[in-house]
Amino acid sequence: MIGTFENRIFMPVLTCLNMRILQLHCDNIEYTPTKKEIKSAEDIVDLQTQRLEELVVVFVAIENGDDSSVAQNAISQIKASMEKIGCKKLLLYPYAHLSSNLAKPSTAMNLLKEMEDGASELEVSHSPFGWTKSYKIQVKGHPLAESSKVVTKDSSGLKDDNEITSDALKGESKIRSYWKILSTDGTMTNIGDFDFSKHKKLEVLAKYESAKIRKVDQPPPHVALMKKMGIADYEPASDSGNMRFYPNGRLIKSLIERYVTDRVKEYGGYEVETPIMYDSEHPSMVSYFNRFPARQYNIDSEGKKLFLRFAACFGQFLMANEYQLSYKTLPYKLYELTRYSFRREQSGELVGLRRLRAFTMPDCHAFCKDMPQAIDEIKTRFDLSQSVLKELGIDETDYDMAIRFTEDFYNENKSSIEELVKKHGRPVLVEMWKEKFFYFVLKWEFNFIDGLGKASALSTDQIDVENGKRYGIDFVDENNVKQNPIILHNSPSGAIERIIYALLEKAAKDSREGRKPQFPLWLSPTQVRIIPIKEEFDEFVEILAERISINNVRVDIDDRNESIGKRIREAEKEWIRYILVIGEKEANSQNLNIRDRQTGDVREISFDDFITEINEQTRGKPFTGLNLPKYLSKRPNLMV
RNA sequence: GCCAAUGUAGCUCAGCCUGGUAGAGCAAUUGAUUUGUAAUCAAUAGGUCAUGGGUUCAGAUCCCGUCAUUGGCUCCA
Repeated sequence: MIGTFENRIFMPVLTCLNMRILQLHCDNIEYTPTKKEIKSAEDIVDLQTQRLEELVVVFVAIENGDDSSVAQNAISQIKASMEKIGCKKLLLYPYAHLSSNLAKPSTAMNLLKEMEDGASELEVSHSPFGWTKSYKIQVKGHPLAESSKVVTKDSSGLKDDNEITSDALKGESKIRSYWKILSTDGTMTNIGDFDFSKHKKLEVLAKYESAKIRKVDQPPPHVALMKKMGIADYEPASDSGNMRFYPNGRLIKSLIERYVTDRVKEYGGYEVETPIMYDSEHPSMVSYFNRFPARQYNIDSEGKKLFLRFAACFGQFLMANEYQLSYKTLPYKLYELTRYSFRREQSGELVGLRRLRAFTMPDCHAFCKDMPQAIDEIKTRFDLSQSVLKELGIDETDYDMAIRFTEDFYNENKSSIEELVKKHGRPVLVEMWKEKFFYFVLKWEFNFIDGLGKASALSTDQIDVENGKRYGIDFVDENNVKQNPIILHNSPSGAIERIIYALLEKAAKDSREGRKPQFPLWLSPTQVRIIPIKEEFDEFVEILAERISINNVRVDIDDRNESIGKRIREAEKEWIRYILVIGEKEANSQNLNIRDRQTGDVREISFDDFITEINEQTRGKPFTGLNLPKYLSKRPNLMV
């Protein structure tokens, strides 16, 4: 799986055997018992409406398995938080709907009584047990007014629901890692001793990762650009972090997707497609969750608790399970471009295209027979990733490399690790773990550093030594013995949205530094814009556009009734590389006068030379036609 | 998720402090103009001032809640 530093455990709500409480600090509450819900309901005399003011209301669901210690635990935690908010009146409100695994009514009533007794120093009461009640409640507005909790037998007891973490994760903060810089000659230097003067971006990355130093006070420029260029935007009717892509954005994204997929297939990955949702209670998922947490979207459907995938791993592992693998067929590589993978990232983390809740991720797993084969393979994939980024328009100076491994793995594979660093050609940031904590023994990634000093990972690969076994994937080795493969998890480009983010941030930087921002030509929504000077050239222009477009070039025509100056200005604002102004002179000539945005000059060139010049720049890249009307007069403006 | 800032026409923003007729530029529409390499001219239309409450004779403006975006924290592909 890619992205192991997601630190939230999945905790199926229905399987918790703990008291669940919802605590509200209220101005007032009014409730009226209406009718008995169960036979064993509490006997009460007073059926009048009760009204209480300035109090804490605690809705309680007592679950199967709760006992006296849980009740004591709960009440002492409630008392502690009431002291914090300075409130002395408490109403315990039995509320079965917080749980679907309720305790027997008799047990519940006893525990409720026990809680009430445990708070005798407060003004405490409870609403009748087992009755249907109507109620009206006014909750206060301060931040501590509302909290929901799960109380366990454990003495540490009470935690906010979303703070529950697995043992594995609790341990994560105790991981001992050493941050170093590994140079191309194999020397390891402490970060404090390293001379960063020639490696500014690496310094940013090192500080970002190890010391958490960041300084930014403005929105990332790509957010305005993605709207202005008609690429992508927020979709208010969806959840945060789920973007809409306009025609220009879809065209760019689709071309990048196709390019990455082509490259992975060329490398030997076989493209598959797997479901986007899985049953969290399916046996193959249960143990996985306890080890590989990510916050995810959950869906309840016909009694199943489904979740949206946060990576392509499960699908490919389950599929690999169906193969009869032999050492002779390894390494075997499965690949999927997930549209989408979902991670319910914390809302405060989401910015433009940099970090999303729904994203498109190329994910290629290689199943290898042993460590030497895995190491061999990871080198090939390293080259692939470097080359893919370069061809996408992100060159080596735009990113820096981080590599993480266990101390044991380093000692046994020093030369291979150094070889990766040499391929990168510059010093890299190292995180070395004293012991294996995650499912992998090595992970490297390329981090794009944007103009504001923000680092985000693009390409990555990992050597996974656990999931083969966990998923029961096996192959037969040379000695006819079943073994579990070592699995590599590679994304050669990282998330596609993040590539677009990187390209836009690069463009913004160019613009800031006085250069003209530009997409790589093969990704430009319009590659050539034709501007006829007068209507009388319309027919000539139509034919010219056709001649250009059959050579796999995206060409459009600005036939609007606007001045030449204005139309050129707008083409420039769309970052269109080539502009052809067509008038008398051109209509009577074999040559074209092209305005080249890269130089800003107008030059005369023959038709064939022009096509050749374009095709040379787009060679080896996928092509698709215009994704907007050919005539600008037919094109509504997108004002975002 | 926590802390903070922001939310006014399709877009960018002014007005808010000090409550009393909703404002500009760009875009759109219509008309004129037929243009030679980064903005032709004129007219018209366009707004429950994010949203829900509160205070007030009166709320875009003051107060509170909610939602969204952005920054920081935490986190990371």
